[in-house]
Amino acid sequence: MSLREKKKIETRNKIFEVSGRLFKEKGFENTTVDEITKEAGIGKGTFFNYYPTKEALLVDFVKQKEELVYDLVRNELKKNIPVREKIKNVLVLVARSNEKDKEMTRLYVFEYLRHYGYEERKSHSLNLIIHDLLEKSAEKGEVKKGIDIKKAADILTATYFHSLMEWLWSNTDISFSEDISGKIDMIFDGIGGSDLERKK
Amino acid sequence: MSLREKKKIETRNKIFEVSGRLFKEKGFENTTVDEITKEAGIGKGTFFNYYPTKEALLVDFVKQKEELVYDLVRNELKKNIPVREKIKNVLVLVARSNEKDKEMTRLYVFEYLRHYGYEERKSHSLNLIIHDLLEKSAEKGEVKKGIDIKKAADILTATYFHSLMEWLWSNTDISFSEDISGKIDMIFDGIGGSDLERKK
DNA sequence: GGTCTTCTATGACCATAGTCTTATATGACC
DNA sequence: GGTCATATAAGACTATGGTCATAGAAGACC
Repeated sequence: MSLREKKKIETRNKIFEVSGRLFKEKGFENTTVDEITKEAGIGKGTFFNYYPTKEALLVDFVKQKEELVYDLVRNELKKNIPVREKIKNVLVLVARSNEKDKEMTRLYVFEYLRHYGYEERKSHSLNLIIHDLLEKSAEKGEVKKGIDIKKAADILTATYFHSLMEWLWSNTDISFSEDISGKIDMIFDGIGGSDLERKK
Repeated sequence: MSLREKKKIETRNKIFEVSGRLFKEKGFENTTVDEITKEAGIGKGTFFNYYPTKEALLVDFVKQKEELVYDLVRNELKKNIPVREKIKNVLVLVARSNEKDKEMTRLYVFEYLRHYGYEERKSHSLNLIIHDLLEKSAEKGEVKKGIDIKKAADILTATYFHSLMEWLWSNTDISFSEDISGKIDMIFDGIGGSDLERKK
């Protein structure tokens, strides 16, 4: 590795480390780019050579966090259990990981939404995972025949995010992971009454 | 009405009118508060006497739009048809209204999320409407007995918003109102296979 | 080890949202 | 209709994210 490359990595790490500390200490909004660069011992312009905006830092923080969770998720995916349970477990895992750092999650969800779609509209990775699980289990009859898998995956993903947001902005300490679990069951079983009930 | 009150209303209207025109002409981001105040013939400070932030303007625009839709919605609510249809129709109505002005909807959704929960966490009015509909129809057997109505309403609302966002940030011109319609059916019927199917 | 090219760092500079102090217009009261 | 209190207007000023032209460091080539 060339000296140039080494220095680049060093600078990037320094920015990442310093800003992480400052965000924890005083929050994202209350930390200025000036402070970060002063503390990191670099010029202000240098910061923007590494991150196009202050918000772009959040993406890195989340990537770091995601790596940890996805190890657990991959592990869960290997298990031989019904899809419904598997989806539940995966979402609960991710939920738990988010529960660990409410502010960072809030910032990121927000940032994610802001840039949602400016890039090449890859779906959220959770949606992909769920889509995949549903597809594989469709053959086993765990999912209704002839159903539109994409729509089903969307409903599950939507419910996950909605619960996440409900939790993120609530002050009460309701458990996000428990909430999502119950909702998944409802989605599988349906909320409509049977014809039998309706005729009563 | 005193002269003071009259002038206040006049100023507010002027700001509203001018900014609406400028946003349409050049987009929200590309319009500065300076421009708005220059064009409206008021001082910059005055603007902030009426709206705490530039974004606060969006709330007023959406209120205006909502008033139009809610007339239609109220009308729909009176009809004597199955809940499933009613919910579908209401969501499609709101969806259609959003389809009319994609940029404004996008800006507002974003702004709504930013301040989500800073206020007194009243649920989104759509959620309330759906919750209400489900509750009333629970007795008729149109909804499964003993189901958690709040969770059910959440799933429907979540799905609505997810479809909305999917549409908002997509470039393709898929119809948002059609998409949501199909998803509502799935939520009522459930996506899980029957025990019978599973045993095959 | 000198020279030339290219990549990186730098901070003065710019744009713009939002604040704050001061001036002015309005209305209440005599 | 004069005087005082108060609501509102105003715009100079501040804070901060982001740009850009220039200087300097690293590497390539002889």
